[in-house]
Amino acid sequence: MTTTIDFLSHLNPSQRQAVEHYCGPLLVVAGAGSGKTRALTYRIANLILKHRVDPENILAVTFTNKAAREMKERIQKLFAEQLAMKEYGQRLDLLTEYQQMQLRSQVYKTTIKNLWCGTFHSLFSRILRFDIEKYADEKGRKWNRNFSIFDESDVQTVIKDIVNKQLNLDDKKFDARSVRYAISNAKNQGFSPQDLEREQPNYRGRVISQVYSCYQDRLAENNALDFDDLILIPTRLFQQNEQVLGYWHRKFCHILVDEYQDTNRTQYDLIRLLVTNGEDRKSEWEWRNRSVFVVGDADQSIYSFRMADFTILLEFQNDFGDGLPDEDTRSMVKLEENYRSCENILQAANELIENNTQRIDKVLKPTRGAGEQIYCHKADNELEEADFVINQIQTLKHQNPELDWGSFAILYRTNAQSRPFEELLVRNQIPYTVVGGMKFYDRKEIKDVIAYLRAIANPSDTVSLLRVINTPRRGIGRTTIDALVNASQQLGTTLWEILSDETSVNTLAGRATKGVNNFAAMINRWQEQIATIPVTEMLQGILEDSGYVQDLMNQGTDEATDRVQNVQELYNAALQFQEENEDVTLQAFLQSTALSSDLDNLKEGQTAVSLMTLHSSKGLEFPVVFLVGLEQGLFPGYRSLSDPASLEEERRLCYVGITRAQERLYLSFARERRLYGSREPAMRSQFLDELPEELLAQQRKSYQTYTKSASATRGQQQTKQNWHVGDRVLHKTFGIGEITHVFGEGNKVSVAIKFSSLGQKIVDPRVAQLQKVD
DNA sequence: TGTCGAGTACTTTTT
DNA sequence: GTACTCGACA
Repeated sequence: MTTTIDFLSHLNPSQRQAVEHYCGPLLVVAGAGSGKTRALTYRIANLILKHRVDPENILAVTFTNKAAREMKERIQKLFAEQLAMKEYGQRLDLLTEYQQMQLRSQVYKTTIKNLWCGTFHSLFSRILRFDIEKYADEKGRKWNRNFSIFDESDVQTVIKDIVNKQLNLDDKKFDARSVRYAISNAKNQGFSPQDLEREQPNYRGRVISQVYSCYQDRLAENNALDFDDLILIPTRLFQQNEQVLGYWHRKFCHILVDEYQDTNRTQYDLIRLLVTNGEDRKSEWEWRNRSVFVVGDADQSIYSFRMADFTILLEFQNDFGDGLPDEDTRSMVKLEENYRSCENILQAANELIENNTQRIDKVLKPTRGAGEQIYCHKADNELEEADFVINQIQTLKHQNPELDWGSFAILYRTNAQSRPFEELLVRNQIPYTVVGGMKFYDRKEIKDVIAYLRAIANPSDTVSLLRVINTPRRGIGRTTIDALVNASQQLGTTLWEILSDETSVNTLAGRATKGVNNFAAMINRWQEQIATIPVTEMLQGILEDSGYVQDLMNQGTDEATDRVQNVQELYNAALQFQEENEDVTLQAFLQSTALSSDLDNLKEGQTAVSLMTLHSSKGLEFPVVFLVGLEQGLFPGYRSLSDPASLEEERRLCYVGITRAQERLYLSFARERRLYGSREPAMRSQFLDELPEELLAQQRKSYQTYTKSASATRGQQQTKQNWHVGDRVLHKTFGIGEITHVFGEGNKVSVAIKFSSLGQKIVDPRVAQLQKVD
């Protein structure tokens, strides 16, 4: 047996310390591009190879499925390489394709398959499928292992219904969005409805707590959980049941958490429970054969809107570590050497983030050359901005044959910004992919088909049943549905219990009786086969049986054809799922669809320009990055301008964007942008001014001067500042506007300014403290 | 029961 | 400017 673990030799001392860490706590502060994923994967490999840790005893938590998949792939490759040396005395890539495949599949079976590596949501949803039946909440609500996972739109539907119909609240004051947000926040802090009421005893707090409680009732009735429950319920279960906690605590000896700065309170509680077995006294913790290893970078914390709390990372040293100062500590290591970006880019990133107050001091140290200057482009409007970017891409690609389309990324603050870029990419026939926006699983037809499967897997899932009971049309209308739902509510049973009882249907359904009974019989037929036939077969069967695809084909429109193709795509996804997974039950498939995101489809080495939000770009890297829309109010966003904490988060977001670039970085902003159909003037982002000037190659472009109206020409005067029609000015209280008229002259001058939101106002420039802006 | 039109809200970011 | 929702009408 080869015991030389040669893969350790490529590491720098800090990386090596991280990778060789065996037991006890360790915080790895990993700057962007410092080999974080490498540290994680190598450490796992080292645990297994050198310390003989059973993969089953390792829990590795990531924030995206993509990160999890990548990690598993890299570990698999490492092991295959080891095995190649051992069995053939040769490098893996020198073996035949068949031998390589053999080794990989062997590694998969013995190691990768047994690793618990995934997102918080997928791992704990898996744990819940073991243990949720042992849980009851404070009101005695219970769930079973076939639970559905409600997505955001399911949740919205339920909450709307509670607000409008059940509690008859004023939906202006309690709109579903903000109520949903409040409930989610509560859950992410570990609050029950009662806790929430105690925390916010005012009217609004009390009402929201009431909605929250009704919402939990609905979830329980549907045997469903939302995203937040997948974290909160395991936490509660671990708190209330020592045996359950003890089991998982003993199992997961080595816990690794990636992107630790993005954990929220509940996720932290969960990790802490598993590490400490619920024991609060630090002296009682047993580190002999266990560890907690977290990797993160407070400067890349960009999810506080989702209740992520990077102070959790800052507190790791006191929570788990030795709490010693940086020079002496054994429980923290910093990875500061950056292997990704050229020096200019790193310097820009470092200087920008220096403007933040809340952080661990850390600089990215360059290991590559200075590289190209950063280029900043000032565009007339969003169309010209797109024009510049696409032009630049074509030029660069032409001049640098080593670049392919996949080398370019266009990053923006909001999804809505993608459109002008897409239009130009299409017009120039450049291949591209947009990450985010409309997710595959959010499409109507996909949600319909998934709803069939959910109703079969979990008959209590009334939301799904109602979605498909008349899709395609079976002549089951509003009246019938209302009668059935009403009856189930009166009896305190699920809708399915009514539907599946012919006698009840016969009395309630009137003209639609036959349709309802056929529908119920069909669902029932598939339920009976749930354990015996594979997911693909069930999917195929239900698509035919329900007439769903036939209905689409009958419509014959382009849109319908598109939808049929998407349904086919879902079938392919199921097929792939079956090939790649151990657990191929319908429940497992539904879980994977509920927790998958668009980002997961972004394939490595794909030759298309990538368009995505800055949030989606975290963890990725590209030779050439365009960071667009750098305007006050857009990036940093409007809401953060008045709030220092969220302004710092925007700055971190900018930092993330900059550090995605390997060789070239382009920044751009527009002086005017179209938003909701109207043109809005814009001002360059403050972040641009925080970057070192000497690194920026700024383009100076002359713009056509506005044609001056008669009144403007007349109004030239010799005061300190001259005002012209067309000037864009910043008003202390009204913000940015454009001068439309200049009245009078000399000391009696006054100007009319058009503000985008406030309309036109006439002000005295000497009083109003106007400032010209670019 | 289904279709069509007017009216409204929307743009933060995602598992 | 668009996409979605809701109500009136056939």
